Amino acid sequence: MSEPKSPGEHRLSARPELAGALEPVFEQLRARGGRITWPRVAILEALVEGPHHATIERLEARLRVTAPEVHETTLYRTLAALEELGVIYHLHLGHGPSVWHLADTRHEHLVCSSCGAIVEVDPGDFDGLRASIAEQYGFILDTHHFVNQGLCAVCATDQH
Amino acid sequence: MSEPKSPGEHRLSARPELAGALEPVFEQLRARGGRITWPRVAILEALVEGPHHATIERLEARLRVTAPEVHETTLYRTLAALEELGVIYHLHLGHGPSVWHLADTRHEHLVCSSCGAIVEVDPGDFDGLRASIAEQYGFILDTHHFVNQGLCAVCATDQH
DNA sequence: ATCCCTGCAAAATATTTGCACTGAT
DNA sequence: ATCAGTGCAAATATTTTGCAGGGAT
Repeated sequence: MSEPKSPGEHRLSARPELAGALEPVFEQLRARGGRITWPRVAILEALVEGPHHATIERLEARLRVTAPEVHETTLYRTLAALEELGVIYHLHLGHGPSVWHLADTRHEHLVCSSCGAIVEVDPGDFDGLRASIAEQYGFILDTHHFVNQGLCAVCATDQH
Repeated sequence: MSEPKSPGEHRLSARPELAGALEPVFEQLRARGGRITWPRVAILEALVEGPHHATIERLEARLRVTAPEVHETTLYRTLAALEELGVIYHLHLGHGPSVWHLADTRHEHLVCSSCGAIVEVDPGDFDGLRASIAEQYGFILDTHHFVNQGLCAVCATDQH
């Protein structure tokens, strides 16, 4: 092995432009006693590039290209560890597999049950509902984990 | 076998008081060309007795008692077939396994992410949100499939 | 009599765990 | 030097599928 692969040196070499987006994550990770390893860098890269809402499957496919040496098990364990640390989170878009996000890009989701389209909406839209539910039931909605299914504008029009 | 087990004769023998709730389902099933079999009767019985929101696991446990001869495979296939026919439906309460309902008992759900409590709420509470989302995004929310996570009144108080 | 539904076995998927080694700090 | 993180193998859990027989209509 002529090439040392210390993350400290090679970090983000595949996508230097992502360094900006990930640096805060690394800092937070380090601050909490986490270690910056090559697999973690590769996984976080896979998470921030391309469309977010990355499924495990999508991340695996991406890693097969960018870092085939990263084992599937590591992906599961790393996602769980990073979520535990609060730097990423996952949610379920109704049925189907869960999707993963960087924790700094939370938003509300609408999922089209017909075509699968994901519409991101203004969190403020939910304020009224949140207040009403809190008042009537004492239930504090966590709208970040909301998954709202229905028909997107296109599919609604097609079916009317 | 001295005991014939034709569903037509022995239907609901275990829980005759459930006949009323299930008769419309059987009619609908028959009307669509479906057949009333003993496993289906047992599965529907398991579905309507006890708390609804039945998970596959719960149904299996119940069937192990009431109809141990019903194979797990049959449970999956039957649930899928009955959903196809529109007499039952399932939804996902956030993470965890999906739950199954009779189609005639739809309601909105709030799921406590801390203790797992399920709060059923007035569908009218969502009217404002539904209108707002439709207006702004052209997205038709299907509030039956809504899964709303958060903290129930008890857990919210404990954590405050 | 037809063919939908079922049981059984086996396969396919998805996720988790034990263990010893490696490498980030 | 420590111990968190990893690879690998195997175990678990969950759901699906092929096929032949049985029963509801």
